[in-house]
Amino acid sequence: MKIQAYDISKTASAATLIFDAIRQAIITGDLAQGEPLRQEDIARAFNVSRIPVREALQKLEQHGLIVSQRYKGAVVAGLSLEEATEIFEFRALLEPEVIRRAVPHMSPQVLQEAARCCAAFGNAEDPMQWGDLNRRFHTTLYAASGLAYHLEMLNKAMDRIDPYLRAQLLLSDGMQRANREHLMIVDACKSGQADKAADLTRQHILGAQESLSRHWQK
Amino acid sequence: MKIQAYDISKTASAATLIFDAIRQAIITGDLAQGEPLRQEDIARAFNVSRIPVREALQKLEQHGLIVSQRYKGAVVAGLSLEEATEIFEFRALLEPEVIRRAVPHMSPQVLQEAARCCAAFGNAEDPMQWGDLNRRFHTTLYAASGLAYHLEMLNKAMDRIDPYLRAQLLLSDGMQRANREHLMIVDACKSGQADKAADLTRQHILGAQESLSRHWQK
DNA sequence: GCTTCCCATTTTGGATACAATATACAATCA
DNA sequence: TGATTGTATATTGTATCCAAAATGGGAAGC
Repeated sequence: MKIQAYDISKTASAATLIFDAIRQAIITGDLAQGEPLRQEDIARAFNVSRIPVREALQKLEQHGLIVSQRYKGAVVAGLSLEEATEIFEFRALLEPEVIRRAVPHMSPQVLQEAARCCAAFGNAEDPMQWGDLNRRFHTTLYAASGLAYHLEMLNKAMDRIDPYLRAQLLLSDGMQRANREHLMIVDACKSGQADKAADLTRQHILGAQESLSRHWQK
Repeated sequence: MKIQAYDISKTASAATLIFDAIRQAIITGDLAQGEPLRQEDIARAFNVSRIPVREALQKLEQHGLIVSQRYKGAVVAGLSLEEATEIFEFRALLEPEVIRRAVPHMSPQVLQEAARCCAAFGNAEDPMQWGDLNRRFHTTLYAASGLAYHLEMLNKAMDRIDPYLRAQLLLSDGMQRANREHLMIVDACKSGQADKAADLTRQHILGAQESLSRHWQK
C-alpha cells in the first residue's frame, strides 16, 4: 500500500464540522454569551439543511456551551461567577491527580512538545494564540496519563471556561504568570517529581480561579 | 387562578421521552451491551418518525451509553475492566469532596430521606429496586452540596457503570455490605462529621471497585 | 470448493415539507 | 388610554421522502 490511507468512516459528518466551527467561535469569544443561534441561519451559512445543524446544537448543549429551550431556540450559554468557580474547583480536583499519574509515563517527545508550547507561548505575536497554546500545553502533558474518561470530562470543563481564561491571559500579568507556572510544571515533570507537578498544577488552577474572581465583571 | 396549572412547556419532547426510556433500559440491564439499536424499530415502537429517535440516540451517545458508527448504526456500549476502573477512580476523586461540602448543608429532611432509602434498601422485596435506591441514596446526600456541575458529571459516570453495580448488588454479600456502609455514611452526616463521611464514601467506592474487579467476567 | 465480484436489500444521513408553538403587533372594547 | 384578545410571522419539532453507504447472498471464474 503506497498511498497514505486513513479511515474514511472517521471523516467528519456535516454535524461534526458545524459543531467544531461553533464551538471554536464560542470558546474564542467570537460568539458572545446570550447570542441567539437560529437553526435556519446556521443551515444557510453552512449550506446544509437544519437536520445536521440540530445535531450540532444538541452536542453543543451537552457540552454546556449553549442552552436551548423547546420551541424557543438556543443561545450561547452564560457563566455566573459561581458556576465558573465550581468549574475551577472541578479542575482543581481532577488535574493534579491526572498529571500525577501522567508523569511516570511522559516520553521525551511529550516533554519536548510541552516545552515547545511554553516557548511559543513566551514569544507568541498574536494574543489569540495564547489560549490555544495554553490548552495544548495542558492536554499534551495530561495525555500521558491514559485516563481517557478524565480527559474527556476535563476537556468539556475547559471548553466551558475557555473564553474567560483567554480574557484573563490578556490581563497585565496574566500571561507572564501562566508562562512562569507552566515552566515550573514542565520542570517538575522532567525530573519525575509527580507530586510536585500535581501540587504546582493545583496552585496554577487555584491561582487562575482567584484572578478570575478578582477581575469578574458582568 | 382556580385551576391547578403547571408549566406545559416543561413537557418533554418525543426525543426526551425516548432518551429516558432507552437510558432506563440500558442502566437496568434490560438492554445488554452490544445490543443493536435500529432507528426504524425504535420509531415503530414509540409510534414516531425516525427524527426524534435519532436525537435520542445522539444524546445517548454523548452520555456514553451507546456507541454509533456512521452508516452502521448504534449498539449499547460495552465497558472494559479498564474503563470501569477509571470511572470508579473518577467517582472516588469527586464524591468524597462533594459529600464533604454537602454535610454542613444537609437539612433534617435530606437526612430523613437518606435514612428512608437505607431502610427501603434493607427490606426491599425486589432486587431490581436495589439499584434505584442505591442511586437515590447517594444523589439525595450529594444534592445538598449545591455543586451542580459536579453532580451532573457524577450522574453521567454513574449511568455508565450502573448495570455493573446492579449486578454486583446481586452478589452474595454485595447488598449487605452496601447497606452497612450506607448506614455508616448517613450516621457520619447526621453528626456533622464531614471528613469522616468523605472518607467513608471514598472507601465505599473503592470497595465496590475492588469487588467489581474480582468478579469481572466478560 | 474457494474466491471474487456484482447486485439487491437494509439501514443510516440528509433534504424538503408540514405541524406545533412562541413572539410581536394590530384590533377591539372598557 | 389601557388592557385584552385576535392574528400574522418567525422559529422550532416532526413526518415523509430521497441519497449514500454498508451488509449479505448469489453468480461467475479459477
